[in-house]
Amino acid sequence: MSAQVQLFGGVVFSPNVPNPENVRRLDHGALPMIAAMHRHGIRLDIPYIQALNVRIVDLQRGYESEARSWLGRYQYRHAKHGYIPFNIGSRDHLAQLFFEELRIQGDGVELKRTPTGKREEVSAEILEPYRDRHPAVGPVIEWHSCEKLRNTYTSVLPGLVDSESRLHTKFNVTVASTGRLSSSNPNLQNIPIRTKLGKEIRGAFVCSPGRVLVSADMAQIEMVWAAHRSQDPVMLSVFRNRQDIHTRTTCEVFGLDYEKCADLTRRYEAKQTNEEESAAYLYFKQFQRLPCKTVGFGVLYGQTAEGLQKSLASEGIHWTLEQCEKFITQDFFAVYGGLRVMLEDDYSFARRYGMVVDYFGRVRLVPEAKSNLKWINNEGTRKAGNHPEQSSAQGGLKLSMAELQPICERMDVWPLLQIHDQLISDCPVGLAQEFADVKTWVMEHSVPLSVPTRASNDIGERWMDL
DNA sequence: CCACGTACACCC
DNA sequence: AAACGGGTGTACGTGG
Repeated sequence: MSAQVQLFGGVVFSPNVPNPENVRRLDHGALPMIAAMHRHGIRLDIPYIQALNVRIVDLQRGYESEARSWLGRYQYRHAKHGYIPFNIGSRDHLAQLFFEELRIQGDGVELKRTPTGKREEVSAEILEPYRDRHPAVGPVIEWHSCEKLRNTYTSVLPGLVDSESRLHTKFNVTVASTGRLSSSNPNLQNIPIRTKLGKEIRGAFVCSPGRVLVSADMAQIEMVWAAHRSQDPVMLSVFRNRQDIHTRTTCEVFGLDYEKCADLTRRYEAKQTNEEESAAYLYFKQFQRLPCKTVGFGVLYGQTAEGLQKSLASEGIHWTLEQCEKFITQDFFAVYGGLRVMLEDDYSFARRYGMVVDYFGRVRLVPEAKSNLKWINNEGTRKAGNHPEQSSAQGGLKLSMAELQPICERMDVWPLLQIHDQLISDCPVGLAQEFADVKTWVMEHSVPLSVPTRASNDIGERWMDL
């Protein structure tokens, strides 16, 4: 049995064993800040988001007329109602148009069916490779991407604000089985960031007059927890030396020198590399670091060779199933042998007991892991493999929230959002730097682990700038 | 008209 | 109860 651990507030407990008292204390400790987040709400710049909405509508008009200009008098053949007008928003219509009428897939190509097998899949991911096969494909993809941003964000959020233009999301504390918070009405944990246009939506979330937004987020927190729980020597060394874990993985796998790679990366990003060095860097980044990063990201989710192949394909790297299989089992886990042992231990614990436990003692039931049907069993072990890291990471942030709330009250800081590894607050301008430093310090020191946990902070007037 | 299942897309 | 863990919300299509 492992030794006892003392937490920030003087609480002592034994890690990794079921401990409902500890979980209750953790969950309840975060409630005052959650309540404050609900009360304050985040301010929305209404004219800004309305202008963005108009821009998106205009873009969509362009995409739709462009698409239709290539489709002649095409109409959808409905099983009951005969020919009806083509609806660019209907997946059924798109499937019939592209794969039955235009046959953009060519001959002898196996198309992927939806899970229920009703029709062919027409997601952006599926359609993407067919951009060159018909001029309507591109505009349709773009139209749908705009449709998502408009329907979910730019046209909806302005209608949900209070008299002071503030949005009060609801943080649900009993929904996620890992103990994470979830956010609804509206969900402010899924505001776009990945695409250029999507990220502009974050520009609509602003500080209050005379104040600024302060954000702090944990670096690679689930990997840090994996390092702590597994005691894998390479992982420990990565975080103790403040290295980038994906770059380190790459160096271990391909036999490169870490400092040279880190230096090359720094100089490339500062535009200080010559042509030859730039080419070397881009090769390193695309063909060596990217696969390592993808595996590193997927491994805690129980990613299979098929999953890796699909992820890499979306990045333009086409590997065979055998290559993916070998990369995970031999290359990656040759570096992180201790991580493999930890995951296998978690799997066998789940198979034996039908449950899994995080660092703080939060239990998740995974009865599927006791099944004799292989694919059901795999479902269970995947959940079991991910739970300790996700749940422990979440628990650590809840401790930070408990510690920070009294500080926020003393400094007149308004907590606004929690996004799993990140806290955003609204802070008086004069206190911003001091508060940002305190916030970061608390997040880094809430839980004593074998490796330092790193948090970084940002100060800005708009969420987009954080 | 409404409730629901489905497919899809956004986040960490 | 598929193939990558955890979430929320939307439009479409169908059936009561």
